[in-house]
Amino acid sequence: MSNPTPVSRTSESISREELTRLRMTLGRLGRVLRQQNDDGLSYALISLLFSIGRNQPTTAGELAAGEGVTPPSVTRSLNRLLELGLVKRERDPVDGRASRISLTAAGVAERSRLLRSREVWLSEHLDRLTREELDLLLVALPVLERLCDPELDITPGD
Amino acid sequence: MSNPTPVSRTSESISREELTRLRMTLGRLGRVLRQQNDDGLSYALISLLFSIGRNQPTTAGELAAGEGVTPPSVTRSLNRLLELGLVKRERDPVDGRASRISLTAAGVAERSRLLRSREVWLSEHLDRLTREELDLLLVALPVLERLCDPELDITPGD
DNA sequence: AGAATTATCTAACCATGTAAACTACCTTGG
DNA sequence: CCAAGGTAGTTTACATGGTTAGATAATTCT
Repeated sequence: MSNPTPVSRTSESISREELTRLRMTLGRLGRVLRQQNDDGLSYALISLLFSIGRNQPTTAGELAAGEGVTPPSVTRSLNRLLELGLVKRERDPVDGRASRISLTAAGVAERSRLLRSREVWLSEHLDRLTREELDLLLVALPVLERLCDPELDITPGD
Repeated sequence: MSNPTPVSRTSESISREELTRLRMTLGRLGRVLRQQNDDGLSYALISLLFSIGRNQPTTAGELAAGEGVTPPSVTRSLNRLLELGLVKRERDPVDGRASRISLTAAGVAERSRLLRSREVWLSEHLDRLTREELDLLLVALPVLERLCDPELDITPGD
């Protein structure tokens, strides 16, 4: 190796300082996003609701894998959504252990309502960026997605 | 098409779907980063340790503002770092209410150790990206930083 | 049938955010 | 100069949402 502070293979193009900034920024941004609370539902619940909406009917296990968390975590959140009448859980007719989870009508309504209000929040902050900055974000989006793709061995969850 | 689903001012260039993906991705990436635990210290403690290192000597209030959390949260984390002998707290000679917080020698050592090990973790995952993807990330980094800059009114913390 | 596996839930724990109330100190106006 | 009010920080009590370990029930395998 010929570089002054090589951190690893591809890191010829990324400095130690940039690495640190990346960590800190992504960590903090995540916290800000998870904590800003448009409405009644917390981030975890909203994320789960959307996940169900995208994959319904689905199972607790699939949701856990999709969210990148452990099943007990999903179970609890699911119970909350159940109590709120936003989702329904039915026994799988084929496999008696599993359950089929899907949105209720109220859940569908809540989903679109949230979609709108969440967008409002994010949009407001994206509004502070210039058009160029926004484009940079969009281009980087797939990379960010890849970075946190559970299929890429990142999560110890599975 | 010009813009089928405009969400707000600058959003001519960002679709509703991209907005959602951005939210979800940043939220999840944040969680992954905050939970991966190279070592003994949690994300919050590491972040605080670095913050102190950057600004020392500093005060609890400044740290809270900097971290974008409330003072009680800082107090507790600070106590942990105190117990671990990584930081020290001295009464401010001028203002008896405030305290001056700074790293101990052990704190400084821990800081550089962490810097290295954290980098290793992130680097490993960045290694899965191509050189081009990495460059996209780097270019987008300042934008992400701006997005979560507390000076930009995002945090309700102040 | 009996054993192993699988899907899920329960229970207990931990970390870390919050708001509200309290303490101690500083500052200032009568 | 001292009482009133503001400010820094802590304590307390609570909520959320992650974890692991262990229980339960249904399925699958031999």
